Amino acid sequence: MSTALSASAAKGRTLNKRRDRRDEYRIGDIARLTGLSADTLRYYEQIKLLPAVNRTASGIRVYTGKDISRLNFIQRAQKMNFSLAEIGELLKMREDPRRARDEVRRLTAAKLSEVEARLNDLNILRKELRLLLNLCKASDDGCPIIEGIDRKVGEKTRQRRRVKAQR
Amino acid sequence: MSTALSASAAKGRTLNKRRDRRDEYRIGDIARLTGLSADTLRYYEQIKLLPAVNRTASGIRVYTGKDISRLNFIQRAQKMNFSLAEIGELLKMREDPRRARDEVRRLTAAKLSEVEARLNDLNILRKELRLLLNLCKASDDGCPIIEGIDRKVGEKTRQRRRVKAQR
DNA sequence: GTTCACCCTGGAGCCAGCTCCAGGTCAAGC
DNA sequence: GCTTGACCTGGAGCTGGCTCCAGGGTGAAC
Repeated sequence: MSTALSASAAKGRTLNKRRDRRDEYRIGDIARLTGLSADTLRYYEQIKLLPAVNRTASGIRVYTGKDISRLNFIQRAQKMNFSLAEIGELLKMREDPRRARDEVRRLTAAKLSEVEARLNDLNILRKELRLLLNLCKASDDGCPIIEGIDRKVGEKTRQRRRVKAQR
Repeated sequence: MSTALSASAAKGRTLNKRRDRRDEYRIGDIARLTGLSADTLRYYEQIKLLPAVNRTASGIRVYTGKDISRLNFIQRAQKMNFSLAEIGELLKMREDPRRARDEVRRLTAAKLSEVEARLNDLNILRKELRLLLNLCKASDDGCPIIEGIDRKVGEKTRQRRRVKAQR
């Protein structure tokens, strides 16, 4: 990552002028612009997440601004926990949003409930971990954390629980 | 899963009396008791998560209550987001908790911050997904969700945002 | 005409945590 | 003695999302 950055800094925008002006980029340029590796870009094409990228006569991939826009979309959707398969769906819909609204909404709503379920689990988990850590600070024999996992966090430990506000 | 349940219901506790009274179980019994598959149990042994299980003269695994206790520990720790590798560590410490307290605490604290970081991400994500869905209900052309992902949720959509309380 | 960075392909490998399979053994009941 | 079901082993396969590699082509600069 820092390698990628310093490489691009050192060699500068070798996005050569011709390609640069014509809104044409080679895979290395795109890698630098998006932070994705060239391997990943070829992989995305291979799994059809990107439509077949244009090629020069000699077979070198030539990306355009449109591809960059798709890639940015992919990266954002990925941050939103969409899988590549789901992103594929979203990209198709992106080509024709009007027709696809309900479907997009469904996907998004499903993703939202997934996220909420996960949040729920993690909140419970956090509470348990905090409890265990607090017990640990207060106890001076045995290991309340191990015991806590053994007996499912507060089954017997409960009465000693008023120990350090639980933040 | 329902198969496993109905199978155990149908054939009953064929945990035969001998083994039953002696606190000895075969792999199928343990599978029924823990909900783990026999394959998984063998796998845990193979990766040394369980110490080598006792065998009959003919090579059949014979589990004891101690193994069940370990497996319960594993399942609980797994629910607490510990990886099998981490659980391996915890199990070692469980054998000698006094000596291991600091290490256990370290592991737990690390796990807690992992969980908190993840919670943070997911909270942001939830906010964005909710915003997108609300926009979607309010708009009647285009697809605000797609556009939202395109422009990183609320970069331009912000002024139309007073749309249905955001719960 | 050689060097060099960059690009190409197909295919293997990696991570975790299983899951499945073929081919064989064991033990209890009829 | 035969059937049946549970068990054994080693090893392959799966999911998702890459990552790496060998072996070879391209094209601009010196």
